Amino acid sequence: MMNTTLKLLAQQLQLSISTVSRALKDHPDISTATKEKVHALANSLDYEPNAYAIQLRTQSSKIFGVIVPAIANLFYDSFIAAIEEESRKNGYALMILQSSNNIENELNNLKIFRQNRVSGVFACLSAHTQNLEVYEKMSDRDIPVVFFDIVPKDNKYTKVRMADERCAIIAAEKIIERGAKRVLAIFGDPALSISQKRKQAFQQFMEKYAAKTLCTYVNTNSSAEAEAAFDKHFSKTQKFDTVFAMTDEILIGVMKSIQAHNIKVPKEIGVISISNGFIPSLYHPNISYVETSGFELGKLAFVQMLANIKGGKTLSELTVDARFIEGGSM
Amino acid sequence: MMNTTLKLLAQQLQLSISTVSRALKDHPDISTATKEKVHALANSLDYEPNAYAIQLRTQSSKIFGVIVPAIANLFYDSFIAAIEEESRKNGYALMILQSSNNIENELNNLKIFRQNRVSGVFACLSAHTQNLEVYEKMSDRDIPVVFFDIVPKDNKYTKVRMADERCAIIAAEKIIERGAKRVLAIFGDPALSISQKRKQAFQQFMEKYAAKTLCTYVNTNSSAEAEAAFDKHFSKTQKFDTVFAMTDEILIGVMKSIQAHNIKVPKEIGVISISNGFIPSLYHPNISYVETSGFELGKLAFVQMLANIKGGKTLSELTVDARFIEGGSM
DNA sequence: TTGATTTTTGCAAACGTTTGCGGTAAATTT
DNA sequence: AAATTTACCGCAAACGTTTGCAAAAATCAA
Repeated sequence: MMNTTLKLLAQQLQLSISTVSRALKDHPDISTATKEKVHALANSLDYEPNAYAIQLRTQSSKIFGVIVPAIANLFYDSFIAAIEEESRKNGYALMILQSSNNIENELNNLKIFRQNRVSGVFACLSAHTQNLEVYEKMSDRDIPVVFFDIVPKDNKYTKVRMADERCAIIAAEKIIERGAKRVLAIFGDPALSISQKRKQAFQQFMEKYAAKTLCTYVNTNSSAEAEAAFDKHFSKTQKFDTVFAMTDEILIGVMKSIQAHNIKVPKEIGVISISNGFIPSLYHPNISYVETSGFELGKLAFVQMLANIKGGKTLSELTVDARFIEGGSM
Repeated sequence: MMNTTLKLLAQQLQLSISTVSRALKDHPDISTATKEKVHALANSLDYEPNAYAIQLRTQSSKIFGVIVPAIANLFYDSFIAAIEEESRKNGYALMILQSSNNIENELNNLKIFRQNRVSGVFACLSAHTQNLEVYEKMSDRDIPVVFFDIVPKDNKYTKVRMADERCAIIAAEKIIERGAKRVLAIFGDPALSISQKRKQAFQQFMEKYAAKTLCTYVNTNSSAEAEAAFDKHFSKTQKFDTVFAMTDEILIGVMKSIQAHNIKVPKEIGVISISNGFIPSLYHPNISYVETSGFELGKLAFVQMLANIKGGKTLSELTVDARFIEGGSM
């Protein structure tokens, strides 16, 4: 079946296309009588404006692009859920592409966004992106970019991220409060700035305020590695009384080992992690964690985007603050 | 900065727009010499074809719409990841909208898809959608719809889903193999056809092949309810030796209770669930489960969509088969 | 009635492509 | 050298909107 167009409506009503167009959007120039006629026919013929024609004519697309390393990820999908919600409220739709942490994909995705003349893009850099030229290309085309989570260092970009250092410090505080003597702290991929930041902040804080506490630092790249690391260190004579997991992935590995050895939490060992809360809620007792909410980050990113679109440039780095959520594992 | 257009290229090269257009797409009518010139300038000026103009002219959009109840969901996000991957390979992009199990949202999303003249829609019905008129409207506009997971009953639609009955039966088989005497089987929202199907298949199979086995059936609507249900039934004098969880959500509740009571799996109780595998892998021992892969379902949905677009109609219900994955919980 | 307003409508260009068709010049054939 | 073919290229319409401007119709004031 043919899509009904303004032209069709105009013909059937013996009106001009412009009159129909204006009538449909309540333009004051049009008399109420014709407005009603037009609306009536439009409804009965299921008229739907052609978004492409509008976008072509108005040169603006009401679509945001989103690049994430992976959709199937607890953190990113809550981020996406947040901006989807906000976007819909504001009349925007989302185009979501995953980079799979692959630079080539990232480039391709951006190309698609450019060709679709998106109104803006939310981008999480893939793990090892160095060359930001392609993002410059977006700015050249007046397409604002809001970076989130994994963001470039340069200050000329608009970025939102978790307060990584704060997260680590809050965790360290709680560990000190607990009176921990021996701590195993497990961090993620050492090449990632997020790992570096969290580790540095954590270590510095511990050294400053709890110098006598023995801390062992480990970097791992997966749940399995984290599990193995915990296993290995736990089997030694020197038992830990507290373990810190920088991410959900790591926490998962740690908890598997804890379950396997039937270690009692928090009696035999205290557990604390950084998370959005889902994984910690799976265990009994719930794991205490420092909250990093993808959802809130999404909300923040969205207001940044809107500001960017409406009021020109807003170059700054905003962070969403962290807070401690008491489970029962400390 | 202005976007460079065919017109601009044409002016600078003293050629007609049509020649430039053809040169850019290797049309045989154009000489190699001009082709090279055109390509060169296009590159240096970062020419990107305007997708809207193309779509307006060609009346086809290279975009698929996706409706899921929630993006932040282990099953749906793996489904999305799958069709995203396939889409990109085939030159399509995805527009993803969530219904939040809200019928009004669902309608709105479909409207957005219609206005954007998407090439097709992947739709998961929101929990209580009854009226499918609006999907008819899509067909009227020659927009194919592939339903997935939660699908309409009517056979005139194209649908892909998990083999729900098979899943339940496989689980039942394994439970019988284990020699279970008393089983607690927990299912989801009784209003959902997926719950009905699984429960019915399970119950029927058990009654037929293991009539002496005592089965208790429960329906719950959340992890917390599942936890409470398990708690309640477990505290009775008659202890279960096996528990079956229809979904991840339910499994999570069950496992919290199991951890809380420090019940030994699989010695004191056997656990089996239906899942895509992520949640079962969080526990020690890994929970044995019947696999329902959102990823595979996505792949299947995509081939259905492509078939629909290329070769006209393909009205049928395809299911992705289930298989048992051995953890250590049985 | 006439002219001046006000209200209501239509014309036509523009957004950036694609594509059928027709045209010119060069190359080939007679 | 004339006739025919081939190789290139441009014209112009079309896709469905929006919108500045002009025009027509209706209303008003005198």
